Amino acid sequence: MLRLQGERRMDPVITRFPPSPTGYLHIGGARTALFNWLFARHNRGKFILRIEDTDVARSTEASIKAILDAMEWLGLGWDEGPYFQTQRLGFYREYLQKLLDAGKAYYCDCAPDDLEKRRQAALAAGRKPKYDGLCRDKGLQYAPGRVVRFRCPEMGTTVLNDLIKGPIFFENAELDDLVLQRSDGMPTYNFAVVVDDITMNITHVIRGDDHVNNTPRQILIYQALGVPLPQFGHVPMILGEDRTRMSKRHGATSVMTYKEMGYLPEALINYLVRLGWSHGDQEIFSLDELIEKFSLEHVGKSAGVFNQEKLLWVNAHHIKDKPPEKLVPLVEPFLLDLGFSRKPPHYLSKAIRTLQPRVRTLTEMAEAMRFYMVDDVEYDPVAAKKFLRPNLQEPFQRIIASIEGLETFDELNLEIVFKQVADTLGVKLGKLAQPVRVALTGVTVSPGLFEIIDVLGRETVLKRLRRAMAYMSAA
RNA sequence: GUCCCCAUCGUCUAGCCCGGUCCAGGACACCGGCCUUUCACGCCGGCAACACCGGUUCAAAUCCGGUUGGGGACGCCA
Repeated sequence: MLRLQGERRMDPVITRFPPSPTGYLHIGGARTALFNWLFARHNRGKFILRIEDTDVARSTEASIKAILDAMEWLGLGWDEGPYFQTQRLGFYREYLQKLLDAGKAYYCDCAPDDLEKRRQAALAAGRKPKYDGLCRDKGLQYAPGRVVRFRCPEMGTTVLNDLIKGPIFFENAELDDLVLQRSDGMPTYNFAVVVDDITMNITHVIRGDDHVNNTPRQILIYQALGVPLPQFGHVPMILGEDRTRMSKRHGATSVMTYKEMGYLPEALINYLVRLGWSHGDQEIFSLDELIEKFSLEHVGKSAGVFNQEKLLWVNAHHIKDKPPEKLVPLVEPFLLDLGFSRKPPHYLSKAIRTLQPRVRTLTEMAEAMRFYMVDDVEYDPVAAKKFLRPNLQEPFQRIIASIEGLETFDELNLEIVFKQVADTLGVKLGKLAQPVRVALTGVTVSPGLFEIIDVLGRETVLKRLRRAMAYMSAA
């Protein structure tokens, strides 16, 4: 066995991500997928996508699509698949027969509610609620409605040499005769995973911590089948603020919700990978860097709390890093959502550049772009009252005249013009800047004045300044 | 109840395997300051942790044992 494991290590790495299509792709699943993907990419191996749809009642087409969409958005491409377990029933039947023939599995006709009663009774008596082995030696043959159970060794110890957690020991006596095939002929999770991982030549099973207790059962099945084990690595779970398993009550858990909230996939990935994995003190990683640096050795053992604030910071960072022209198609949908009409990409790109250091999400970006998008800005009442005062008509007139006469309309010359006007008037630039800002944006907070003017263009700027003057005289 | 896992600032973490260089480093958040036409960004500074008890050792965040706390699993779900 040791020798076989040694040989296996030399094989090309093959990992897989096996979601069950019973809902959207959530944050925890995404991180598991990411770790598997990174591990495969880092080792120049293969990453397989497998849909575990043996729970026919709960699996849906919509979920499959939602999961695939999310994987695609994250950029986690797969090399094989998606495979569907419901299309691989032949494999499970074949392996099940091997177990049956070897006497390592048996038919059982215990009724579900009967089983439940016995479980409750065991629990009440302070015992472990495991299958009591009633049908174990009945020698039952196939009959419709009967399940097949695994004959679990009653003695001995099973060792899981976890890549992340180290060796973990389980007493076989703690385990029970789990169901391998349901009464409807479908394989159960624990059996299907093993058969799939064997037949797909999976070398590394990287999955959530919550599967640790399933692993000894699976190892026992591998052993009963006489095949070598893959390597197992159990990554710690992601917890909510209250340190319990993350769920909807902790806020958004669906990957696609983060897309809708204006997060960049590279930011979500960056955040998720750092939640449980580290590379010294580094916080920001590009995808290529992650592929190069990722390793299971630096995955921590303890569960981590999902922190929105930090995600926001990581997202802000990636927004700043991205070339504005690449951001254009990404913010456009958000702009449209707000009801703004389309603008040329070149214009959008310049506008975006001024806001990159000031926003944390694409949603914030779109909202902050309002004054770049509308024809006439709406004045914030408080801002207008404070800054658009009648005594500013004269300065505004001067600014308008200077801008009209400007030969080269750019940031540098604009700054010179404003400083000149301020000097002549004997006031500080700030005295002029805020009113102009309100005139141009309607609010008191915005990117630098000269960048705004540069983006907006002479026509629009003059129009807005004149409109502000009209407002002042009316006040 | 039983089994399994985990335990460094509020949060994510470095350090732990190979004890001394750690009166514990980085990041988020928070609080000051600088920069400045506003707001951000950026920069500088501050607050803040080795869960507890015992053992081993000249020396323990690091090794060992226990306690406590937290999480997970006990399905004809995955």
